[in-house]
Amino acid sequence: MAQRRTATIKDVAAAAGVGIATVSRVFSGTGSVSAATRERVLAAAGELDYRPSALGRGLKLRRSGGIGLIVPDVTDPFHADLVAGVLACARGLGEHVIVDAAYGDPAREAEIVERLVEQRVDGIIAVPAGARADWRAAARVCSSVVFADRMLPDLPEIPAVLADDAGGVRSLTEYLAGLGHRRVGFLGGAPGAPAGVRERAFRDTLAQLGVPVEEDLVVAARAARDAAYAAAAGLLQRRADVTAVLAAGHLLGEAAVLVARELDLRVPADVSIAMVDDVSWAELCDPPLTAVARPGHDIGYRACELLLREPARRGRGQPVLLPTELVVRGSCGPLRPARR
Amino acid sequence: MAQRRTATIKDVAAAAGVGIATVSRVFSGTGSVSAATRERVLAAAGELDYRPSALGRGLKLRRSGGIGLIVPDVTDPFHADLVAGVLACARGLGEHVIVDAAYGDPAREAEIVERLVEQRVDGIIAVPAGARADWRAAARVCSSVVFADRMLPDLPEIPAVLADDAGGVRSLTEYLAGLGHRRVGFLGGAPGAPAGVRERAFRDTLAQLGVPVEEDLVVAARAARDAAYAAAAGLLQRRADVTAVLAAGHLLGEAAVLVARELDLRVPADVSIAMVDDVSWAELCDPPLTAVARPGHDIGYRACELLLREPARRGRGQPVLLPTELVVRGSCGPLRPARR
DNA sequence: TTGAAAGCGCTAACAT
DNA sequence: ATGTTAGCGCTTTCAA
Repeated sequence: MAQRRTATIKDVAAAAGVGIATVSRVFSGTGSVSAATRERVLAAAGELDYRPSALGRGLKLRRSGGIGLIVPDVTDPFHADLVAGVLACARGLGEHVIVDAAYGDPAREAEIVERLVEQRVDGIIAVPAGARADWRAAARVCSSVVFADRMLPDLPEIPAVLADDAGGVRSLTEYLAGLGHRRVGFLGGAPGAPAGVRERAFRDTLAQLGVPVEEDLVVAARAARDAAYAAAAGLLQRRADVTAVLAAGHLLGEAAVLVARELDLRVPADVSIAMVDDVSWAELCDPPLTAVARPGHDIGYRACELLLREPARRGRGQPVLLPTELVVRGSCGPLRPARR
Repeated sequence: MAQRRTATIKDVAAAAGVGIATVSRVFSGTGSVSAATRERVLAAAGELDYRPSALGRGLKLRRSGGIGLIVPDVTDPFHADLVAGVLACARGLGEHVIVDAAYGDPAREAEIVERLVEQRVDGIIAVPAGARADWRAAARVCSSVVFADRMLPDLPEIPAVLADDAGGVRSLTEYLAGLGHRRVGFLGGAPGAPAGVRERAFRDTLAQLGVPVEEDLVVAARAARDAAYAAAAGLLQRRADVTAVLAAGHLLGEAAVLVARELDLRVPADVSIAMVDDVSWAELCDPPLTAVARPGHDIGYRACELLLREPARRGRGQPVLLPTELVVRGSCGPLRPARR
């Protein structure tokens, strides 16, 4: 069978002996068609392998029926969860999802947004890298934008769905302090990064608990394996007296575990380790790592809902905050005499 | 400033005092325009925040400038790598990527394909769940399809980019046998699943080495955590005399590690464990896990290249096979007296 | 170099 | 209930 040009609505109409509007009605579910004609149309369509063109429909309707999703890295387990959540919600609403990764590069992010706008997506969900100027422009040009996991403080008008990071870090800090730890190291995000909430929560909680925070114990690292490792190594070597470390992300937690092992520190006998992000390896570690689970899937799902179903609720009000959960495993123990 | 309707090519033409064809030429890079006119057009466009509509262009050109990507699960680290590879290649070629997850469900997969065809994607890359009938139909209706990571034996006409799984399992098996192991358990994929190559490679290699394979030692599990765990537990409990287990995937490896720990088996003193897929936690394990790395990113990249750049090379010939790499860590040791 | 005009496949009035 | 028609925003001959 020769590979004919793909059939159009016109072909189907001709084959079924009806007008193109009727075919349109059948496929878009709009208007009314008699059962008999519907049958004829469907038959003709089946015969011709007809698939309505989203391009034609989109042009007419001025929307593509798809949304854009920008994450820093699809390879990161947390963001992968988030993507899955968006896909789940979008599928339910009949929208497709154009995914791209910006790797924390604002320029790249801006470029992606540009492309999405050209595609006339119905909206954009983004874990923003953080160039407020670009996003301000994007928000003006694009139908709608929802931030997920992070928000830009300069852009409070853009709705956001976040994990309750402050709460998560607080519970982690309280847990560690409750175990008796006083010198706990904090491995945090790059200085000035939006992850600043985590560090602030750490400091605040400690202060509330009457534990003085030593500047020397809170260190920041770029969101990359090597940087995380360097930060952890720096902290643990510089301050052999820390009895616990709180890693504000799974990359940092990974680094802490690796460094502790390298330094022959027993966990939790010598150092307790806890982290934000309950990724799958936390349970495989030996000992399994205590962590705060952030609902990546839900964040994605909610963000998509907010974008597509509740345009009303968007805009005004505070960001949506989703709860985290402390998962206690074996990596933290009660305070013991300082090592060394 | 009132939120005006988004500007069209006509608006720009009017504002710049030229015909729409000229604006089109400027933005599509086709034809020739004098520098002066180009400037005027660009200025007008900038003024109006004009973004050419991919919908309009797509309709005219009969292609959307995007490709579809179907994976079983974006949350799986290997598939996430694959997605990243596709994104990297697609970005370079100026195409966007519509991603969706089928979760191993052929019906869902078929539905996704349907949607992608309606979107008039320029091609589809899929890690097929495996309903040959659907894919046969899809291949007829869609411009082009490339399989990644897996292929359907019944559809040799669809080009595929795969990891050299047989080679990977062979090197793993040889490594284990070289350590002296004779009773090595094999944790494999569901019976009849495309992952059958792995099991076959295991059997063949053992046979070549003159090691008899005991049917009792090769077990299969669905690709899910619970199934994997059950399979691993079954194997290790039933045959306390196995001295090594080869897990044919990271989910199975995870299960093996967990079960071994549960059973108080020391690794590698009591059992050696090795697996296919060098996911990030392999290094975090204690001891770190020996694994075969499969090039997920490259597979995605190559698949995309094949789809978009080399339509000529498609179709004829064998699937593209990408090499794997054995990463030896500490989870495998020489044979010791049987436990128990 | 530039403009006019004819669609690309579809939906939505508007007729009938 | 069904057909006719006018675009949606763009590219591309074809003339000028």
